[in-house]
Amino acid sequence: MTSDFSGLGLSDKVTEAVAAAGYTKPTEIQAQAIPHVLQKRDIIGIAQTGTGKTASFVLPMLTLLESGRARARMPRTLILEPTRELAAQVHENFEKYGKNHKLSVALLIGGVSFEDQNRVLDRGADVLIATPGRMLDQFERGRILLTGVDILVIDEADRMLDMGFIPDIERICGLLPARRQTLFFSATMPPEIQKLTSRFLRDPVRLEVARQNSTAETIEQRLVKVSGKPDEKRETLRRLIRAESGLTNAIIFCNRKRDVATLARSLERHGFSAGALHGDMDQKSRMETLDAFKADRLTLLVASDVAARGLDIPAVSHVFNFDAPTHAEDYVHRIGRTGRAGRSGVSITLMGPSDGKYIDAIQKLIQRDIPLADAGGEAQAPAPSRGEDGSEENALAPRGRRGRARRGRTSDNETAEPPARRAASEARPEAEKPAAEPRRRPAERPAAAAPAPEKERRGERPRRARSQDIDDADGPVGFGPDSPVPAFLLRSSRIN
DNA sequence: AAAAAAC
Repeated sequence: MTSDFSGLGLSDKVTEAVAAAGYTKPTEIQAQAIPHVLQKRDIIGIAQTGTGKTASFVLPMLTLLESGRARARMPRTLILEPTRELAAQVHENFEKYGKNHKLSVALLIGGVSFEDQNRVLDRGADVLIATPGRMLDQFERGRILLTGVDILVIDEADRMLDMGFIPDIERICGLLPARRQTLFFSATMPPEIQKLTSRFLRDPVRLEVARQNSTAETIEQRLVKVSGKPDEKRETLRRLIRAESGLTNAIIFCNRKRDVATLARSLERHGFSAGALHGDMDQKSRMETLDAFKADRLTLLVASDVAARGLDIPAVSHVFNFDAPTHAEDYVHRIGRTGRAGRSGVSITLMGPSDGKYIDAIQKLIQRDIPLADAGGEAQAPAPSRGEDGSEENALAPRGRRGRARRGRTSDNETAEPPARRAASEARPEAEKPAAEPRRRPAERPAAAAPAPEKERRGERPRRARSQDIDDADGPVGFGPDSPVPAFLLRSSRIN
């Protein structure tokens, strides 16, 4: 396999931007896909997020875009993403690796004003990155012509399917020239998706990099039994958070938006640095919360499955499933927010009295048993199988344990280490109801959850740091999902 | 049973 970017046929401008970003070695999907994309072949890429998938299409597209230029309202490439945050993330990739290009990139997503989008479109956008709804809306308003699109990217196709976007995708494909290049990415290939590829791709090259539904070797997984009572569940969660010595930050998934909001408020009341992220929040709050979490101004991100897939937050130490996911694949996606880029990560799933069947399905899917731990976080025994998951017993007894030893480092072939993380304890976003005043953090907070002063935090993460030091020693390897916070997400300065 | 996405 190609061992560095210079052999892939990318242009000098792109290669330089990649080098400037500190990457030397392509990931597997990049090495496989880039030459084919440059040869204008259609691609079916079966790859999970976190494999460096985004760069595998962004880099060759930038190279191909160097010939020709944009005309008003006639984009030359179109990238479709299932969520707004993912679209914003791809946008940031174009800005980062297209810094030597004079390309105009338009981000067409819902929940934000039309004005900025219109201005970019009128000026002439080379690249359109969009969620389907807003793109079609803009099309119907006559703001864009799709007859000039010669590269189409359909990203996260299986998720588009889950979200009911396939009719939109079909419609959009019908609006594009038949003679075009199509790059199609999906983490899985269910029959409906397979069917779609045979309809919309021509003689595609099929690439597959990661085994489907595999959970990263770098993630230590645990189950903790809890009662079904919400307040007891929250109490258990707090204890688990406090017991984790290696916790630098965490994403906590709930199954329902309502519970996301409730839990975030509850954690806050208990003095934790927590924010909420779900799809009923206005887009500004979503961006601000995500931004704060990425920048370490927020330690705990309580989220719905809007954050389960694809979101690229480089250094998440823990994922908690406050609710066991009812779809086994969602488990894989959720815990995939940690253990990224060769780092280690911990995932802890709370198992309520009626969650046994979901846990069974998850264990079957990932083909391993998830060890049972007590409420303090210590591993005990294999998970019980369906039907015998009593809920009450000692799971709720306080134990005040420290976290257990972490797994050793794992090999890394993906990404460079991001800049040092900052610890800060300042205002957090009041995600849901804009308050008049920024809220100040209480001075004292539970040690494990509060972002501690820089020194303490560094001391807290020796294993993670060690693994990264080794990686850094040979220079950054690979090229992956580590992108800084998108400019788009940084636009809002004030946190209400 | 729920989440996501256009106004």
